[in-house]
Amino acid sequence: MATSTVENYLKQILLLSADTDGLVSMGALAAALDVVPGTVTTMVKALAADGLVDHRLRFGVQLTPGGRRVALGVLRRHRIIETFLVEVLKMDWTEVHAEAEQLEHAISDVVLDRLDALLGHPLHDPHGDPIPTRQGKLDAQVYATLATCVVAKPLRIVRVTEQSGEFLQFAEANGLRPGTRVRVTDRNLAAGVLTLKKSSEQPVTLSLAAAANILVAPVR
Amino acid sequence: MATSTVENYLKQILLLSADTDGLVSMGALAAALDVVPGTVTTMVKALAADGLVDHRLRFGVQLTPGGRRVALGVLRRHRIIETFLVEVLKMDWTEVHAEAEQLEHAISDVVLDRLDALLGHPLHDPHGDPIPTRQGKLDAQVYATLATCVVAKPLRIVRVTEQSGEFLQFAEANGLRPGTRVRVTDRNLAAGVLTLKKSSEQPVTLSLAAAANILVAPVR
DNA sequence: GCGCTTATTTTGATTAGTCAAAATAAAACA
DNA sequence: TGTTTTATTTTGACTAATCAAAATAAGCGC
Repeated sequence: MATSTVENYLKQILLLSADTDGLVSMGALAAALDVVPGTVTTMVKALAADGLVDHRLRFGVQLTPGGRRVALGVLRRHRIIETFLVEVLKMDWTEVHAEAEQLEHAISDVVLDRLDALLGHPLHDPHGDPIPTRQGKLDAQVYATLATCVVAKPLRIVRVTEQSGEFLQFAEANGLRPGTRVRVTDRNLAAGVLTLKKSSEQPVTLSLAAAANILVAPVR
Repeated sequence: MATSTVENYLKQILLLSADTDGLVSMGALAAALDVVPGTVTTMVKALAADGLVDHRLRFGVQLTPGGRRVALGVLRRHRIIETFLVEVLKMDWTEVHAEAEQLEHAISDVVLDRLDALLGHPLHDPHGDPIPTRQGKLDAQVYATLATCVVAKPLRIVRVTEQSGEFLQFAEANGLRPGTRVRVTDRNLAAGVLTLKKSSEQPVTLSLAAAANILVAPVR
């Protein structure tokens, strides 16, 4: 059985490889896990010896099919737990990430399946992140972000990536949660800011960097 | 913050000191934690250095007020989680102990309080074990056991100590759960067995050793 | 009270995970 | 291309938790 440290490494490699589309650098992994790079090198070697990752010395790391299976399991646990905390225990969607981070390593498959059933087999967690299936399938649908979408068209927020408390509290304070309808009224690449409007409320201005964390879909 | 190993040592010292009424021996602790005695000695010294226990060299160990506070917190988490697993997730009371053993170290106070409220602030877990209050008060009521109670009088099972799956499954198979009404029809000290009857069902025979794990109260 | 049994403690090693700091390789610059 | 910057790896050390096996202390028997 993988230790929770191993689970965290694998989960983080999975999450980071979604961005970089391939190899994950030691530096990125070290930053994400909040350890020094030397620690990551050591650990990644051990993971490679266990057949969980593929280590290209000096270039980066990527999951093997086995490692990916473990990582998807952790992600599934994390996201189902977050959904439970919000839907059943009525916790705030901005604060459940840290809780799930702990519980994801302690919950058994039996309990997880019960939670999943209690929640009606949800497809997304409260941030809009897709929940891997028990079989390890992860919805890979690509969305536009508020930084890249078309201007003026009505949109629906489908997902808020970036789990930091500060960012989520900012999003919540401005009503930018999954499901919200918005419209980008103005976008200025040079200034790096954009303005958007929720139906009949005052406009919100945010940086492109922040906007890139908010995924949107055209309103059907 | 105490590691989960430390939490387990303290919890186990608390549970064992209920039996021995005072000092807990290294051997008993080693057996309960499934480690060799030398490990316990080493660990207990560290706990003593942290002010969590009082170590009488060569005699035994007992909790300090600080250690007791930590241990009661763990016990509270454990028992609320067990109650949740049975009451909300509808799991079997015979299988929740091992689950709670993991989750008790991962759950935060915020989540625990939500669970407690959801469950209506229960006073006992599914085995009848009392749940410590948030303030660290533990109901210390003493009950008779099936091995020590009066014969023939109608009784109610209030608690099943002993958390092993085998024992609990035996109890469940014979309908001996908290709340069940029973009457000891015959007890033979020499043979070490006793017979009891649930209202209008066939009699059950069990050893005195087994019977000592089932606590009863007179029917009001 | 002397030896035997049993519990406890000590000692020396091991594993997982980590850091600090030195060494090395790759990339970027000029 | 040669030098500097940056990322990665290596090395040596440390902490928490554990075990095996040797040393020691208590308690018990007679």
